[in-house]
Amino acid sequence: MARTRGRPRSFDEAKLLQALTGVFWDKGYSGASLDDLQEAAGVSRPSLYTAFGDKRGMYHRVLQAFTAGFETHLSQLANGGGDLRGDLAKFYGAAIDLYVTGARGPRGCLVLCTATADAIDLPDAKAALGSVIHGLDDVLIARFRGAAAGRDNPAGPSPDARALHAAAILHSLALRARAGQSRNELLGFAESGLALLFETSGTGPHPPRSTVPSR
Amino acid sequence: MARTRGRPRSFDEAKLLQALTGVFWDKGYSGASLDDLQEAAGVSRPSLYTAFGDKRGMYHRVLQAFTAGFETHLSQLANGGGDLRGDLAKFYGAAIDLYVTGARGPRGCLVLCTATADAIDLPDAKAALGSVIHGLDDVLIARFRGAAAGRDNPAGPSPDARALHAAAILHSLALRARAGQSRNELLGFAESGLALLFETSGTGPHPPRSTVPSR
DNA sequence: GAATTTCCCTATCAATTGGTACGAAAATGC
DNA sequence: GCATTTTCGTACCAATTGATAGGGAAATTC
Repeated sequence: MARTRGRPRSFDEAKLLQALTGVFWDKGYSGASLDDLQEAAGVSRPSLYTAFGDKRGMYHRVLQAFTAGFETHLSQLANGGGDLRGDLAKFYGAAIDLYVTGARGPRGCLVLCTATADAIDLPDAKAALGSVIHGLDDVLIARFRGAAAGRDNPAGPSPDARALHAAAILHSLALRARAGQSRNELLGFAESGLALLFETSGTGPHPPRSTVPSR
Repeated sequence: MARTRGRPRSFDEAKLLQALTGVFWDKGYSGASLDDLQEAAGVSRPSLYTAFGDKRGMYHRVLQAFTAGFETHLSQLANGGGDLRGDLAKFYGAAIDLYVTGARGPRGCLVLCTATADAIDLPDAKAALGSVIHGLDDVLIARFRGAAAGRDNPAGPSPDARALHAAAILHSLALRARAGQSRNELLGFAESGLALLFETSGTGPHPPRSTVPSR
C-alpha cells in the first residue's frame, strides 16, 4: 500500500478538491474554465489532470464529495433523536450556514443552484440533482411517517405530504440564498415553515421569528 | 415610426427569441454556444448580432421576455377572483405545464434552474433570479394578507409565513421538474402543498391526490 | 430606372477553450 | 553513486469560442 517509489505528490488532494469545489460552486460546470480551476487550486494544469482525469472528472469528484457531505447530514436527520421539529431546525440551520458562507458571498447549494443548469446535458449533474432531491424526500418521508405513527390524528395532510413540503423548504432556502437573501431572512423563513408544518397542535413552544423580509 | 427604408428583415424576431430561449433553457448561459444558438435560430450569426448585440444581449432579451411572461401570470394571481386556493391551483398548474413541456423533455424553470448558476458573475442572471423570487413573494404576501383580513383566526402561522411557503412550492416544483419528475408527481405535490397551506378548516372540498412518488 | 438604404451571408479573425509532450526535479532501491 | 520511478511545470497544441469584415443582394424612395 505504501509503495512510495518516485517523487511524492506535493499537493493535498483534499485541499485541491476543496478549491475546485469553490470554483464550480460560483460558476457552475460550464462557466468554470481550466484557468479558473488551476488558479484556485494553486497547482499546474497537468497536476489536475493526473489527479482527476479531465474537467468532467474534476466535476464528478466535486459532486461526489458534496453529495457525500449531504448524505452525512441526511443520516443525522434520519437517525435523529426523536424530536422531528428540532432535528429539522438543526438541519435547516446547517444548510443555511453552508449556503451563505462563500468566499464571494452567499451562493446557495452547489447541486440545487448550479448542477441544475447542466442537468439536461451532463449525466453527472442530473444524477446529483436526482440524488439530492430523492434522498431528502426519502429520509423525510420516513421521519414524518415515524412521527405520525405515535399519534392518532388522521385529519389534516398526510405525513408524506408534510415530508415533501419539508423538502421544499430546503429547495427554497437554496434558491433564496443564491438570490442574496440574508442569513436572518433565511432563518425566519425556515422557522415559519416549521410552524406551518407542525401547526396541528397550536403554535407550540417555538416562538415565531420575524418572517417578512426587511429589504 | 414606420420608416421602412431599405430591405426589411426576413426573420420574425419573436420566433428568433423563442428559439434562443429554448437553447438557454436547456444549456444555461455559459453552456450555450453561438453555434447552438445559430443552429436553433436558423439564421446566420451576424443576423443574431445585429438583432441582439452580443451573446449577453441575447440572454438579456430572453430573460426579459421570460420574466415578462412570469409577470403576466403574477398579475393574474394578484388580481384573481377571490378564491385564493383555486387561483393558486391554477398558478401551479400553469407552471407545471411550462416546466414539463420542453422539446427535449422536462426542464423546470429557466430562471430558477439555469440563471441561478450564473447568478454570481452575471448581473442579468442575478437580477432575473431576484425579480422572480421577490415578485412572487410580494404578490403572495398581498393575497394571503387579503384572504386573512376577511376571517378572524389569529391562531396558526401568519399570512406572510403562508405566502412565503406558497412561493417555496413553486421553487420546489421547478427543481423537481428539472430532476425529471413527472407531471402527475408534480401535480400531486402541488395539491398536497395546498392542503397543507389551507388546513385550518379541515381537508376541505379538494380531495387529496396520490402524493408519494411512484418511482 | 437610378440612387439609396438596409440586410443577408461567406469567410475569417483573435482569443480562449480543454488537453498534452516532454524534459527537469525529487524521491527510493541497489 | 547510479539507475529507476514518479511527479512537477513550462510551453505548446488543436479545436472551439465569441465576434466581425466586407461583398453582394434585396427592397424602398425618388
